[in-house]
Amino acid sequence: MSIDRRSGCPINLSLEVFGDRWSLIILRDMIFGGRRHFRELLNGSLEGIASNILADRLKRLMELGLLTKADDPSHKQKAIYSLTEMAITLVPIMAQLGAWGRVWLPVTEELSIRAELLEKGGPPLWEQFMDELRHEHLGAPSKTAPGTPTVRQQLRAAYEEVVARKAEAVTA
Amino acid sequence: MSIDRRSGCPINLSLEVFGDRWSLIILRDMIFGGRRHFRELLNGSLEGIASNILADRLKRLMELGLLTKADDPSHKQKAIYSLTEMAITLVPIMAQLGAWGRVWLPVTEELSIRAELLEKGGPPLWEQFMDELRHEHLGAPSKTAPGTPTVRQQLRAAYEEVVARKAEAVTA
DNA sequence: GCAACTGATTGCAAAATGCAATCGGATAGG
DNA sequence: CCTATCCGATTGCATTTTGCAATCAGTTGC
Repeated sequence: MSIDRRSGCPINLSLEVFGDRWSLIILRDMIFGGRRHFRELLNGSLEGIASNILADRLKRLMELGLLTKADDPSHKQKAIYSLTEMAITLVPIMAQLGAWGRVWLPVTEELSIRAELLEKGGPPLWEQFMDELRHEHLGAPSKTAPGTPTVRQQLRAAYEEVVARKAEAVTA
Repeated sequence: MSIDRRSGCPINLSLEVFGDRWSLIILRDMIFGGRRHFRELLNGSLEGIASNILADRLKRLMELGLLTKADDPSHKQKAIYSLTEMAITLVPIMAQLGAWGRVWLPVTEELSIRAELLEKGGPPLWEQFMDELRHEHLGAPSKTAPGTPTVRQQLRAAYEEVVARKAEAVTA
């Protein structure tokens, strides 16, 4: 279940980590959607991942060092998945991927607004977002001044604004 | 052979384009290795792609608009594959992917020196590289001042320097 | 006690992958 | 010419991966 190491090329090795159709989707939902539980990932996924694939990928991502698993104190069967630093530093890749897809592929407006915001914010915004993720997932001290909205809140607000505007356009 | 469109999310759509183990490898060899012919891609690949997979992916990448094919005037059977603007704008993604892999994965020094150079050069270097690719593949006018080494030459020189140094370390 | 929910696992069919052999046409050397 | 080599693929076939549906045993709330 570890990587093949077809070559020592960094692009190849990166591809061996998430060169499949689901690994990055799961990480996307954890990073941007804030999902931490198996069911959240299973039911919340727009793309409809199957439970066995999800289980397999979570296991694989743990073995590769991108995720850790811990018991949820509120429920003896619940597991909480956390991003590691290795996964948190994927934010710039996600941002570039989103920016590229937004230009060249048939994205929907409400789903691409977040990519747009992340692109406009550039590396400083990515850094802030990564700090928030470190706080959330690794227990690191938060560097952002209290009172300022989190990046995820900003992304969510932008998304909901588009959805509301589109709904209004329909009913108007 | 087109993409599924499981959702309109830009990250998902990008993943449907090159969320497999070979598409990005082929594009990497074309972008960084300057390969344009079937055989070059087949034999030059470090990872050892099979000919049927290569043929399949080239066809797919053409259908998706990332590559074009033209006859080679020097040989009636040879085909020259060219990158489109869509593929050329993958350079920042490749750079980020390489930078991430270099940090977190067991890369070899000689193969990661290019990623390091590309990371250090940042967006300005990426832009210069994309301009060179546009010149090479799309016939666009070259913007770089004559006499300055091309980015690919710089990458190649850095690679060969590492190889030479390592060879010396062995024989010394 | 029982229905709903937790993170998974199993069986199975379909699709993708990887390998080896091969194709018909084009070219280069003698 | 003739033959060896190279050209971009294609085919057949065994293996692996994928995706779906059903199911699991333990936990919780009522």
